[in-house]
Amino acid sequence: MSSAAKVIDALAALAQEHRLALFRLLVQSGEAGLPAGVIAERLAMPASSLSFHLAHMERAGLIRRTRHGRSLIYAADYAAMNGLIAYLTENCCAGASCVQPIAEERNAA
Amino acid sequence: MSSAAKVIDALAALAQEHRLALFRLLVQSGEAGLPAGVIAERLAMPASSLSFHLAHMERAGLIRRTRHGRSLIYAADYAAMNGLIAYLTENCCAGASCVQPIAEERNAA
DNA sequence: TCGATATTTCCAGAATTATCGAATCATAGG
DNA sequence: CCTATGATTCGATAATTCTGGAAATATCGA
Repeated sequence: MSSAAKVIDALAALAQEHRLALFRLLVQSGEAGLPAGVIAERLAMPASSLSFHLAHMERAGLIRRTRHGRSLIYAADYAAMNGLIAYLTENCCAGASCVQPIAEERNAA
Repeated sequence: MSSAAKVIDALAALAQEHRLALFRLLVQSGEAGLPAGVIAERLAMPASSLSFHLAHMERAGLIRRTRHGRSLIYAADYAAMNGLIAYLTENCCAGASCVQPIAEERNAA
């Protein structure tokens, strides 16, 4: 994930209303993921539009797909998101002022 | 930062080659920030193009500007980036698989 | 007040991205 | 082999974003 180009792809993939909602939905769905049809229903979106966004996110490396019979199952790639957050933490923060609050978050949880 | 719309604005602001470089430059420059002219020179970019990107990032809340004589000084808003990372950590990760590595990062540092 | 400097705003054109119906592809089951 | 189902790809259009020169704005110093 370290290269800036990949980071930009990931950021761009998430920087869209439908795709951010899509990713959050997949995160909630866990490793098992969800078939495209169910996602389309949950997000109330035409199949072809959803397919466009799914392809976009897969290209960016944020989600993975597997086939299960006629269904294509999509699942969040947690490692990719982890890498993105690591990049932002390491390259776009100023030490204490940015890393600390996350540490507090962990203690609070 | 919590609202999804604001998060999308911040992600979109960072999801662009020149703006990501710009933000990283400002992060490195610390609280003191940098005048627009210096940024334009460092990023080798026409003044009007840079101005477009600076405005974009300021609208997204990621940078702040202050005037100093004829110069407009831009500086990274660390709290905003912190909020963005917090949102991603809380909403786009699956507990252990995403939060843990960041914890390791802290221990290693 | 005048001229120089720092930067933005305006504008038009180029490039990219999003939308979604219709056509197509892949698989399952009879 | 045929049909139904789940999903993608195609294609055309609409909308948004990026680019950079020229003009306008703000400030400083003499």
